[in-house]
Amino acid sequence: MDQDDDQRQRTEVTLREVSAAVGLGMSTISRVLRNHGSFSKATRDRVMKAVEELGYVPNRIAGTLASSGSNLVGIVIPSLHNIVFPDLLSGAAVALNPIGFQTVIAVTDYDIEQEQKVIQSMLAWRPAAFLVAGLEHTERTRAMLKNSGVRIAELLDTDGEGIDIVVGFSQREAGAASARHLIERGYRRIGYVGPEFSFDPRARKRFEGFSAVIAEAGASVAETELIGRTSSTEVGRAALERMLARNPSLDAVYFSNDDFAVGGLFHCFASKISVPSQLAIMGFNGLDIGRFAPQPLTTVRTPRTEIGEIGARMVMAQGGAKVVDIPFELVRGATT
Amino acid sequence: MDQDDDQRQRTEVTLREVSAAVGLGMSTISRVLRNHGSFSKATRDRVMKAVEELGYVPNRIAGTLASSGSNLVGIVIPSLHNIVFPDLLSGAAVALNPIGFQTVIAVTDYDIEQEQKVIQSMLAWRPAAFLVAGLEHTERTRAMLKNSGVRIAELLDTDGEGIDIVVGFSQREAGAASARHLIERGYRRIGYVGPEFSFDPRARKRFEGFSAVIAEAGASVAETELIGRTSSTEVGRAALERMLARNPSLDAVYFSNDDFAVGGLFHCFASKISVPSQLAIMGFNGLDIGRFAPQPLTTVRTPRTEIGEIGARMVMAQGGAKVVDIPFELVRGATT
DNA sequence: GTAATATTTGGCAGCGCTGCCAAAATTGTG
DNA sequence: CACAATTTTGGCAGCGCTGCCAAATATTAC
Repeated sequence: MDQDDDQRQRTEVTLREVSAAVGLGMSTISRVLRNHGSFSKATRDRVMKAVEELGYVPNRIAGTLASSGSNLVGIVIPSLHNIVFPDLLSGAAVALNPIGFQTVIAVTDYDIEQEQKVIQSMLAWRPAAFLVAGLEHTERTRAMLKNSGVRIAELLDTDGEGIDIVVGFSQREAGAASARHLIERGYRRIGYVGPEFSFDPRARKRFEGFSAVIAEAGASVAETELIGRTSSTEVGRAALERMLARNPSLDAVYFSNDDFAVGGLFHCFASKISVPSQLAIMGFNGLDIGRFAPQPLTTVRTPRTEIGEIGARMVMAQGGAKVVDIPFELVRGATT
Repeated sequence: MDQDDDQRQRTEVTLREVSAAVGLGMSTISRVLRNHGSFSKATRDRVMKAVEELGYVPNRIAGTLASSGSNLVGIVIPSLHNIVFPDLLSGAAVALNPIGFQTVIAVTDYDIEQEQKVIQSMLAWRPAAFLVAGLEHTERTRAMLKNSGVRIAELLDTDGEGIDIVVGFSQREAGAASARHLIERGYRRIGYVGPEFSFDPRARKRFEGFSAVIAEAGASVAETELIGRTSSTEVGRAALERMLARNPSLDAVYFSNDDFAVGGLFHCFASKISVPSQLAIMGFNGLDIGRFAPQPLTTVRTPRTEIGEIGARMVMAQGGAKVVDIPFELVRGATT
C-alpha cells in the first residue's frame, strides 16, 4: 500500500553524489568533511551547503574500512542494574566523547562465557580500544584480546594479573579495611551478605580480605548469606531476616553492596531493631541511597566514575602497560 | 623496547589468508562462516579448523559494507542513572541478542540537541534500527531519522506524534490515575516534587494529567518543587523538607519518581512524620527500593522492560507504523 | 616577465568482504 | 557410458570511502 507515499530514500546519498553536485572531486569533499588536508574557504562553503541540501550522512563503515581505524570503544560490563557500572560508563564517556569516540556497551550478566561471546562479536567491529570490568576472563578471551592488537584496560580491580592496563583498587584491601573498621568499633559476632562467589570475583576478593582481618582479630565470620544475581533491596532485606532468625546474637552485618545494606536497614526499621546499638550495618560502594537514609550508612565509597574516566584516558593514550590504583574511602555513617 | 617480544599481530588475519591456508576460494570460506549457501561437510570442517588455528576474526565492517546491512541497533536514552533506562535496555537485549543483533547505546543527558548529535553519529554506522526514548526531538533529528530509511521506535510515551513505531503508555493518563487515587483516598492539600519540566517532557505530561484531575476534584496542587537533572534520594528528601517548611498543612505529596519518593519517605522517618496519617507519599515507576521500604510505597508500576522488548521486536519486524499501548499499574502500598 | 614555491584539487588503487554467476565436481538416470 | 540434474566451488566486480601522489592552480620571489 501507498509505496509512493512511503518513498523512503532508497538510494542513499553518497560522497560521489555530493561530489557531482558540487562539481569537485570526491577526495576534495572528503577532505573538507574531515577537515583534514587543505582546501579553500570557498570550497568549504560550497561543500557544506551541498551536504546540507542533500542530507548527506558520511558512511563511517566505508570510512573505517578505507582508513583502518574506527572511533568505537567497546565497553564490557556485567550488568547495568548495579549503579557501579553506569557510573563507570559516565566516567568513560567524559573522557571519550570530547575526542569523538563512541562507546559500544555490552552486558555479560556476570558470565565469562557470555563475556567471551560479546567480546568476540565486538572485535568484529574493530574497536579502537576495549574497557572491560574485572580481571577474570576465559583463556580464550584473553588470547583473543591479546592478539587483536586492540588496546585494553581492565577496570575496578587490581588484585590479579592484567592483560595490558589495569585501573582500579584492591578489592581485597577494601574488604580488609571494612573489617578493621568493624573490629575497631568493637563488633565481634559478624555476619556477611553478598552474591555467590562463583560469579562475582570482586565480591569474593572483598570477602577474603574481610574475613582474613576478622580472623586475625581472633573472631570469625559467624554467618554468611550468599545470594543470586540480583543486587537489590529486597534480597538484602530477606537475607538479613533469615540470618538473624538463625543467629540472633550477631552484632554486625557486612553487606557486599549498599543496595543489600539498605534492604538490611529496612528490615531493622520494620522489625524495630535499633541500629547500631543492637545491630551494626555496613555496606559497600557509597551509593546516594545509603548516604541519605534516615541513618546514613557506613560504607566504602568507591571511585567508580574516576576509574571509568582514567581507564578511558589511558587506553587512548600511548604509554606502556600500567597498573593504576585509585583509592577508595571508608565513610562512617550512623550505622556502625 | 622489546618490540620483538611485543609482536602484536600487526598484519590482521583476513579472509584471503584463511582462503590461502585452506586452499579454497574466498567465497567458499565466506559461505561456511556465514552458514549460508552450500558447501560440503568436509569443507566446513577444514575451514573451521583453519579459522581456529589462524585466530581469524571476520571483519564486520567490510562485511557490512559489502552486503549493506549491519547488525547494530542504536538505542538512545537520556540517562543511565535512572533505572527506567537500564530496564528498557534489558528488555531490548532480550529481543535482540538471540537474533544476533548488537546494541549501541548513546546517552543524551536529557538534551535534545545532544540527542541530535548522537543520532547523527550513530547514523554514520548505518544501524539496522533505532530505539529512542520519548517523542520529543529537534526538527532536524526527526528529518534525519525519517529519510535515513532506518526503522525507528519511540518508547515510553504515547502522548504525541511518533515518527514510525511508538511503544509505551500515556504519561498523562498515568499522572491522572495517580491523582484519582489520592483524591479517592481523601487527600486534598497536595504537593508535587519532580524534575524541571523543560527537560523531562514525560514528567511534564504526567504532571499535566495529574493536576487536571486534581483541579476537576475542586482542589489544586498547593505546592511544587522542581529540581535539576539528578534523580536521587538526596534531592527528594531535601525537596520535601523545603516544601513542608513552606506549607506544613499538606496532606499528600506526589513524587515524579520513586527515588525522590524514597528520599521523601526518609525525611518523614527522620522527622518523625507519620506516614500516611500525617502525610501521604506517592511515587512513580515501581522500583524495588520503594516496594521493599519499611512501608511499601504507593506507586505506579511502569512496564519498562516490556516496552524495551516489544519496541525491539516491532522495529525488527516488517509491519507498518503502529502505536502500541502497554498498560501501567497503580500499586497501593502503605504510604497513602 | 619568468622561475620557484606553496596551495588546492583530482585520479586511482584498494580496505575486506559479499553477491552474482559461471565453472567444476558430484550424483543420478536410462 | 553418455547425458542431465544437482551440488559445490571460484572469479570478479563493487560496497563508499581514504591515502597517496601527481596535476592544476595560485602565490611569491627575483
